[in-house]
Amino acid sequence: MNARSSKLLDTQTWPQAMTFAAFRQTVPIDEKSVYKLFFETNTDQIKVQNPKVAIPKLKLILVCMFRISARRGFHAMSLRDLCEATGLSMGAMYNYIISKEQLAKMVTEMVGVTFVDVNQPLLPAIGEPELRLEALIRAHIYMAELFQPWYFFVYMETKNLSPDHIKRAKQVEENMLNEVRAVILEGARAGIYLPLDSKLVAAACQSLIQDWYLKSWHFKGSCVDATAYADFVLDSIHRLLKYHR
Amino acid sequence: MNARSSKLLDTQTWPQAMTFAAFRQTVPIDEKSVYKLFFETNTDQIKVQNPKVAIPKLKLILVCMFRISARRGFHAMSLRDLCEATGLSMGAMYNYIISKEQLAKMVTEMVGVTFVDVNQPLLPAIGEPELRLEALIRAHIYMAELFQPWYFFVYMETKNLSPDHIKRAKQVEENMLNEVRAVILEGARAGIYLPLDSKLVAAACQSLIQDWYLKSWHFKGSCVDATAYADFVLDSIHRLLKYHR
DNA sequence: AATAAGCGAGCGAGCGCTCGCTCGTCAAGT
DNA sequence: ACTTGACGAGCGAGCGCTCGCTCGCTTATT
Repeated sequence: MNARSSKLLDTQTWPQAMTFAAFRQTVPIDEKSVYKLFFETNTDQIKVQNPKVAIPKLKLILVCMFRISARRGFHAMSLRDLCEATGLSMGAMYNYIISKEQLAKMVTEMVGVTFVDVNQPLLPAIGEPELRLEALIRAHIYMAELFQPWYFFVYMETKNLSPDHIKRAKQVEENMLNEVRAVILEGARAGIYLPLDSKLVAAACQSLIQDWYLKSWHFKGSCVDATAYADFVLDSIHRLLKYHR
Repeated sequence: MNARSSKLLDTQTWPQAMTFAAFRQTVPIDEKSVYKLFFETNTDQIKVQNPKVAIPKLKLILVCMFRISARRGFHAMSLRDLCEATGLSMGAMYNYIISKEQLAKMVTEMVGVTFVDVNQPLLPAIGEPELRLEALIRAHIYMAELFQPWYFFVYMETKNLSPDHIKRAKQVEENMLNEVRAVILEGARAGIYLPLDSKLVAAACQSLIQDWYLKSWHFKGSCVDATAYADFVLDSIHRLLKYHR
C-alpha cells in the first residue's frame, strides 16, 4: 500500500469511524499476523528457532487444534489426532510445544493478556458515556470477529486448566464486565440512561458479545456480518437503557 | 399437602400466575423427583431394579457427575474419579450405567426429549403474542432454574456425542429459537412489535435465557432469583420490541 | 437357599511424551 | 570447486501410565 492510498484510508480510522474495516486497519494485529506474534511471544517455549519455518507450522498446528477442539473438545483431542491433521510426526510436534497442557495455556495467555493489551489503547478513556460504551462493545465484537477460534477455544477450555489460570481468565471476563458496568453507571448518573440494574445489563451485554464467537456458525448462515451484528447489539442496548419520552 | 391447602395454592397456577412458585407447583417434575423419572425412563439400561436402591444411587451418581463435569468437563472426568466421589466401586457403578458415553446420552436425552415434553402442554398455544412470549421465556428460565446442572451439562457436552445426538440437540435448540421467532413475527404482523430482524432478536432471547444456567454462579452472588431475572429479561425484550411513542 | 447388589484386581487399548536416529542445508576448511 | 561436519528439523517405535470396562467372587436381603 503506498502513502497516498494509505492517507485516503486513514480518513476511516478507529475509533472516529466505528466500522469493522476501520477497526481492522487500526488494530496492530489481525488473524494472519497473529501467528507471528504468537511465535515471538513464546520463543522460549518453542524449539524450532527459524521463523520462516516455525510460523507457518505454528499456524498449521493452531488452526488444526482449533478445528478439532471446537468439534470434540481439547481434552478429547489426542496429540496423535493433531499429528495426523497437521501431517507432522510426534517428534516434530514436540519441537513446537512443551506439552499438550502448555499448548492450551499459551493460547489462553495470548487471548487473556496480549489481546487485551492490544485493545486497551484503542478505547477512548474519556468522553460521552454513550460513545465510550459503543467503542467498548464494538471493539469486543470486532476482536471476536478477527480471532473467533481463539475466543471460542478460551471460553470452552479455560475450566480445564490449572486453578491460577482459571482465576486469571475469570478476572479478564470480570474486568470487561466492570468496564461496561462503569460506563452504564456513569450514564445513569448523568441522567442519560435509566437507573436499571447495571449488573444485569452489563451481563446481558457480555452475553450478546459472546454470542458472536460462540454461535458464529449461526450468524454466518444468516448473512449478518460483524458490523451489522454490532449495530444490532448497540441498538438493543440503546433501546434498553435510554429514556423514551 | 391436603385438598384444602392445595385449593388455596391453586389460585396461583401457571400460567395464570407467571411466578416461579406457580410454575414449580404446576410442572409435574422438579429437581428432586426427576431422578425417579430418570430411573423409570431408563430401566432397560440399569441393572439394579429395586427403585428404593436405584433411585438414591442414581441421584448420587448424577449429582457427582454434574459437579465434576462442570469443573473439569465430562471427558476429563474418569470413572475412577466418579467412583471415588460417589463411594461406589467400579463394579457397582456398572450396575447403573451401560458405558460412560451412554451415561451422557441418557442425560442429554432426558433434557432434549422428556423436559421438552413436560414443558409443552404448559404453554398457551393461542392468545396474545405478548402473553405467549412471556410464557415461553418464563417457562424456559424456570425450567433452567429447576434443572440447572442438567442444562449446563447438555450445553457443554453435547458436542462430544455421536453425530445423530448432536443433530437432535441442535434441533431442540433450533425449535425453541423458532418458537420465539414465530411469536415475535406474529406480534410484528399484528403491529404490536417493531419490525426488527426476528432472527437476531430470538437469538438474543435465547442467549439471555441460557445465561441463567450457564452463569448461574454469577447471579447467585447478586441475590437475583429466577423470577427477578425473568422479569429483567422480559422487560428488556419488551423495551426492545415495543413501540415507544 | 436364592437372588440382588456390591466389590476391586486385572485386561487391553490408547494416552502423553521421549529419544535415538535420519536427512538436507550450508558455512568453513582445503 | 570440492569436501566435510555441525546443526536444525523431522521421524516414529516404544515407554510408563491411565483409561473404560469385565468378571469371578463376596456380602446383604428376603
